[in-house]
Order: sequence, then C-alpha cells, then structure tokens
Amino acid sequence: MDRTPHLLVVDDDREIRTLLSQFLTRHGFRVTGAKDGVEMMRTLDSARVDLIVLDLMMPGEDGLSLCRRLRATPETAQTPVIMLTAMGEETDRIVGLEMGADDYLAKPFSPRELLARVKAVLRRASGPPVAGGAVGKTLGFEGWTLDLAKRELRSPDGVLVQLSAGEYDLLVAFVEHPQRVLTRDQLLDLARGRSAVPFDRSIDVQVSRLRRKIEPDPADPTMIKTVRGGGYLFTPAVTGG
Amino acid sequence: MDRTPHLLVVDDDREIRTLLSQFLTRHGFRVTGAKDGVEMMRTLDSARVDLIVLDLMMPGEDGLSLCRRLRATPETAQTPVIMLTAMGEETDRIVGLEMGADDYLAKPFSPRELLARVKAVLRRASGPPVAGGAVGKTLGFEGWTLDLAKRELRSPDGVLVQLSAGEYDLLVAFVEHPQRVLTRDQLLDLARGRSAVPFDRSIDVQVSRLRRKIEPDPADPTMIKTVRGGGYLFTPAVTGG
DNA sequence: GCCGGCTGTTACACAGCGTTACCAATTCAC
DNA sequence: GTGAATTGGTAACGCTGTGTAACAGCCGGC
Repeated sequence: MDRTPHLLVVDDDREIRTLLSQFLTRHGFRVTGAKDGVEMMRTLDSARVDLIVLDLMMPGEDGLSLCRRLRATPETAQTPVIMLTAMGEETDRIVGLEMGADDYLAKPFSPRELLARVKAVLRRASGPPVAGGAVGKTLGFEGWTLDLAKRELRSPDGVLVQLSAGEYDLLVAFVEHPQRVLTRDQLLDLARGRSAVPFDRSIDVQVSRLRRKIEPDPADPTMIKTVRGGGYLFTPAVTGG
Repeated sequence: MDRTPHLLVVDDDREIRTLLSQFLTRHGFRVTGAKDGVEMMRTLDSARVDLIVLDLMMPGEDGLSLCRRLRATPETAQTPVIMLTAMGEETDRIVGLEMGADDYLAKPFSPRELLARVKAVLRRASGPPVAGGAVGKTLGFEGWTLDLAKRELRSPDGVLVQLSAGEYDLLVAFVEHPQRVLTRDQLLDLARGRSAVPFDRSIDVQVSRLRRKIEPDPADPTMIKTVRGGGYLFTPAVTGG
C-alpha cells in the first residue's frame, strides 16, 4: 500500500531539477531526475514511472518531440505528462496539449502549483475506466499465457497457475522486459515500486518462489536465469497479444 | 464514470422519508434519509451528495435556515436543493428560491412529480449526462445483467439476485471500473461517497458478502480478485448496453 | 414499540512477504 | 591449487494484510 507515486522530472537545468525533486520528495513522492531525452528513456526503460514532468525547451531533442515519442510507445502511451515551458504563449499550450500532455505549466511557477497539478493529474489518471485501451492485453511466452486484465497465468497445457500478488507483479516485470538483465534494484522498482535497501534479499526469495511455480526444473532454471553480479534475466521471447 | 446520483432526503416525517426513499431508490437513485439538520450535516460531512430534497417546515432548524447554511458552506454551495412545503403560498416559493433552492414542490405532490423535478435539476446542475444517461442503462458481464434503472442484478440463468443497497453500490463501482485495481479508498468513495479511516475494514467485509452472492466459488474468487497491498480488481469485461 | 435486515466493528485464523540464517557455488587472492 | 571471500538459493520465522464469523447499532416495516 506504500506505493508512493514515482515522478520523473526532465529538465536540462540542473538547478530546476534539484529544486523540484527536493520539493516533490518532501511532499511524499519518489522523484527521479533526467537532464535530457536519453536519460529519460533510460529511466523509463528500467523503472516504473507514474508521471513525467517535461520541460518544453531543451537542447537536443525538445519536450514536444519527446512527448510525441512517449505517446507513440505502447509502454508509455498512458503515462501522464505535465509540460513546463518558459514562454507563456497560448500557442504553446495548444501544441503541448495536442501533443498529448495532460497539463501545462508556464514558468515561472510556484512549486506549490506544480504539486497541485501533479496531484490532480494523478487523480484524473486513475479515474476513467480503461475500456478497450492498451491495458488489458494478453502476453505469451513459451506456451504460457499471461492475462494482464485478469491477473491470471496459464501454463502451456491451459492450467490456471495460482500466483500470489508479489509473484505476479514480479513476473510482469520480467515479461515486460524480456531478454534483458535486470538488477535487483530495477526489479524491486518495477514489481514493488520501491528501491532496495542494503542487504535486501527479498527479490532473490521472490524469484525463488516464482521459479518453483513456472520452471520445469527450479534447480536448473531456464526461463529466469541468474546473472551473477548482475541480476536476473528472463530468457523467453514474449509475444504481445 | 458517472455513478448513480446520491440524493439526501431531509424531512422530519419518517413516513414521508421512507416513502420517498423507496420510490426514488426504485427509480435508480441512491437515497439517504435525514430527520433534521443535524443528521443532514452529518451525512454531508461524510458522503458526497448530488442533490438535497429539503422540507421547509421542520421542528428545530427549519428548511430555509438549513438552505441558507448550505449555501454559505463552500462544500455544499453548489449542491442543488429541492424544497418541499406543506403550504401552497406563493410567498414561500419566492422565499425558497431566493434562499437558493433550485426548485420547489408544494405538498401534496405525487412522487412522480418529484422524480421529474429531481431529474431536471440534476440535468441542469451537471450539464449533459447524469440522471437520464446513467439511469436507464443496462450493463452485462460474463452473462450477468445489471439494470441500473431498476437497481437489479440477474444471474446468467436469468434469476434475480437480491442485493442489499450496499452490495449493489459496490458492484456498480466495480462494474464501472472493470479490469483496474481499485484501492479500498477508491471503492469506499465510489460506493459510499466517503473516505477511509484508519483500520477501516468495511470494504473487505462488503466484498466478502458480495462474493458470496456472485462468485461461483467464493473461496476462490474469479470475478472480484484481491490484489494484496493494492485493493480489489473486477476482472470481467463489461458490455455497456 | 418490537422485529428483521443491513452495515460497520471486532476478533481470530491464515496466507503472503520480508528478514534472517545457513549452506552451496563461484570467484578471488596468493 | 587452496583457502577465504563473495554471491546466490532457500528454509524458517515473524509481521502484516486479508477473509470472514460473530456481534452490535441503526433504520425502516409493521
């Protein structure tokens, strides 16, 4: 239940990043900063993000272009975006919202105002029913079927495998990042929405429990491989749909 | 997103309260009764109310005074009020409307007439949809049929399943947000119009009761799944027709 | 007024999860 | 190559969250 929302602040100005991070952290959010699109994408790749605060004007790829890319990517198409801009022109607002931003804030703004918008957007984001959106798909791997809408896993012979909430979340993290080494920290973030504390072994234990349910031979795992010193690797190819 | 409107009937005459509650409930509204201003305020404090039906003449604080207080309170200043009065004098009408009531009905009146006024005021108050929209629809899931107008649930084999008011409201909350994890807080808000207090287990108990009536095997629920640390998930796809 | 159903609260049982501990496997130091 | 150190697997345990029976209070029906 301590699923504190994870915000990603993308701004090339380090001072602003720091300021916003501190402020938002003090108000109960988990905040990651990114100075450009590359860092943003890297973070999105490896962590669960609930909302992105995105500066419009940035060197390199600008906010509009990034926002467009976010919307074009299935994994992030639903992630709310709040745009920041130095200019107060109305056209920006239009363009920003047309680009798929959920809200818009003109600099200079008070952190308090951003906080209000963040809360509002998050509330709104969890409001409307999903309907036939991107969420609710079914994923397959090596004959297994994972139903995201029903939170159900079926083995290749069609048997419903009972997973606990934690096992299911962990499996989703793997299935959504297949054939990539995921560190314990990343897994913890993806599956639990928290970051690791020193000597945290909970992921190891959970992986062990999950293997027991989906590996033919848990003692010699083939789907969830251990990468010594690195983390874990989900080896099967995943078919989406 | 649109829930069944929540009406608050304030009248010191218990017979009238009961009569109106039954009638309005049968026509698809959620109704709470209050015998005086104190009860009214208590309800408004803890639940979201869409419209208040307020008797003008009451012992203690009367309707006019209560209406004035409603208008002076920011939270309720926008809540529509329909005044009831035993006297047919025109002056009352004037005073009532000046006091901020949205409509006025002289006793004796037919419940049907009140129903029409309630729908009209709600339509006026909240723009396009509501009453006419949410009320009157029928939703289906896995063979079940939920009649929003009659507040009735039919099982796949056509049998009418008796639900208490609370069970029905909870089910509506689920059906209107299918395939999404809803926190206890959200459910409490959607179904009861109030927010959770620490150690609030009422939703758990109500879910348990609802499962007993709609799950094939309540011990191994498939429609209403528990998400540990998250809340509950209504898994069936809902057809809105 | 009394009765019956509904709802929230409480209490207890049970299962999931994180922590710890211990062991095995691997790597490192020499 | 050998022993030490590091890393990972997992059994065991305790805390926490959830299911639900039992109870009590409230409200409406009569």
